[in-house]
Amino acid sequence: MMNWQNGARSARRYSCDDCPLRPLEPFRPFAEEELEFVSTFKSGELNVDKGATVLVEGSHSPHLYTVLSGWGFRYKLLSDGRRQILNYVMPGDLIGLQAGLMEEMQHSVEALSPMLLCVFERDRLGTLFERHPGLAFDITWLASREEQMLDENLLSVGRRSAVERAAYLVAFLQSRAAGVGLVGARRKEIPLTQQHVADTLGLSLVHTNKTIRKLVLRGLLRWGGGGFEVIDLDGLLSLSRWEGLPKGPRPLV
Amino acid sequence: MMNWQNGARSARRYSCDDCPLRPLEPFRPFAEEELEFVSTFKSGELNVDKGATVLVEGSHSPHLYTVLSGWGFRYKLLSDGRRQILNYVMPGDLIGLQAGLMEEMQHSVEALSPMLLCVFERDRLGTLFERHPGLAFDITWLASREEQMLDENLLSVGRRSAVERAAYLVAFLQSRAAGVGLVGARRKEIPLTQQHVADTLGLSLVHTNKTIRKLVLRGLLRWGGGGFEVIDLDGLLSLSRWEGLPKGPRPLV
DNA sequence: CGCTTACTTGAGTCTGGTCAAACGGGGTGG
DNA sequence: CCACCCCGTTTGACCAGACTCAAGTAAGCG
Repeated sequence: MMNWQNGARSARRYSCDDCPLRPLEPFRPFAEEELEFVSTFKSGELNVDKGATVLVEGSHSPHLYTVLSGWGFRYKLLSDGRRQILNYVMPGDLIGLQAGLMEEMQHSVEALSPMLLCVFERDRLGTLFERHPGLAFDITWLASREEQMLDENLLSVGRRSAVERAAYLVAFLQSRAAGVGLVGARRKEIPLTQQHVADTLGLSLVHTNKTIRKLVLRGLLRWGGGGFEVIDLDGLLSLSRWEGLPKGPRPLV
Repeated sequence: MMNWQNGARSARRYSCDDCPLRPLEPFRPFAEEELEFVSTFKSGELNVDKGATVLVEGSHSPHLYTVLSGWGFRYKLLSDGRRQILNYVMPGDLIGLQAGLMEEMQHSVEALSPMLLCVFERDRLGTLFERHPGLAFDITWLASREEQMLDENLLSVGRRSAVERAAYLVAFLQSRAAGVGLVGARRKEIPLTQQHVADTLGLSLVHTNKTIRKLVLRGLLRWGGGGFEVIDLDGLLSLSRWEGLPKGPRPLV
């Protein structure tokens, strides 16, 4: 059913100096010294295939990762197989922090596309906190941002109607993806199946299909080509009563 | 409708040396030096009445708090008034970290009982990170724990049935409260209204009532006296298919 | 060309929502 | 002391949004 750990540790292609993410608009600049430490903190790169499981619930991975490219999602399963997608991961996101701090992961992460991950050793996290308070602050900041996104997701699943929820999700993914260049002039589609949407919104597959269909009929988005494309972001925002993503620069570790 | 900021800054009653929480079983012991810093980090205590709003969405509070006693909850509102309760706060929890790190709070916090809060200045958070990496690590740890709880809540609201959800919530609150002595031999009730439960589970008030009633009939809990009392925790756990809270010591800041 | 995977659509059912009314205890003012 | 009121809880009747089952279509691939 599910592909297992399916990644190849590769020779590093990017030094942190010319990290492809760093120049992107949403990220805060880095102090020279910090950049130097991050270079040593990084222990390699990992390529994972589409569909591969990056981290597994219950495991205690020795690594943390920063996403360099590609898409993925975090999820939890109930013992009978029901799945809830908790959030999506995109370039610049830190994954596996739980495993770095506590005993074990309480969720899994799977790739939605081929992904390139920057690998860090969990053992060095202590050193990072001791020697680079600025980076430690950034990590905490990222954890707090993840919490904000979860709060909004929970509001959505708990209190928005099916159409509102779908509109929110689509607007949310579009906003995040645009910020890190995953969608833009070239590629406009966001690569999801309706099953993913259903498992994110807490709806059945069939009802999700009918709901998405309504949004398509209203001209708010297009579905096809292995994903969707947003047409009217403002329409989706107002339909979902969502304020949009907080703006302002964010850290990258 | 809603009580506004309604707290009195009081003379401090507790020095950190004899913080009433520290000796409790679930908390990690503190290094001497750290204790000393926390003492200076603390700038006072705040009493809030039951029903008072501790932090408001959209504000940029100059303070963070650690809960010393009492109950509260974090929530978000949709523009038309629908409310989603995100999580509950209990002694030992850090609140307002978002305001400490980013521009503004994205959720509100309200007291479910009189609460006593330990007040910290957000401006000193930078110093804390620079001078006390151990404490910085603890704060990150707490943020990560909050994320774990949110993940489980999201799984619950998204994928569990009404009865499973209610069972999960009740078991969750009982487990957390027992850990910090909020329920025990003396006081057994957890002070909530069914409206709170409904807004946590993403259900209507009426259906929540009928659902709770089922749990009561099965002999899993009692309702009354302004809250509920858990009777059969194991029954609730297995009904909800929940693994229970991760165990092990946790930090206190 | 035959599989498989993903998306669609329709029919019938059921969980959970809405509306409405009533109950019960605690507090308050007459 | 009692009548009244308010809040939180309880119940019933009815409705609707979402689920399940089932079947069919379309696109991609070996």
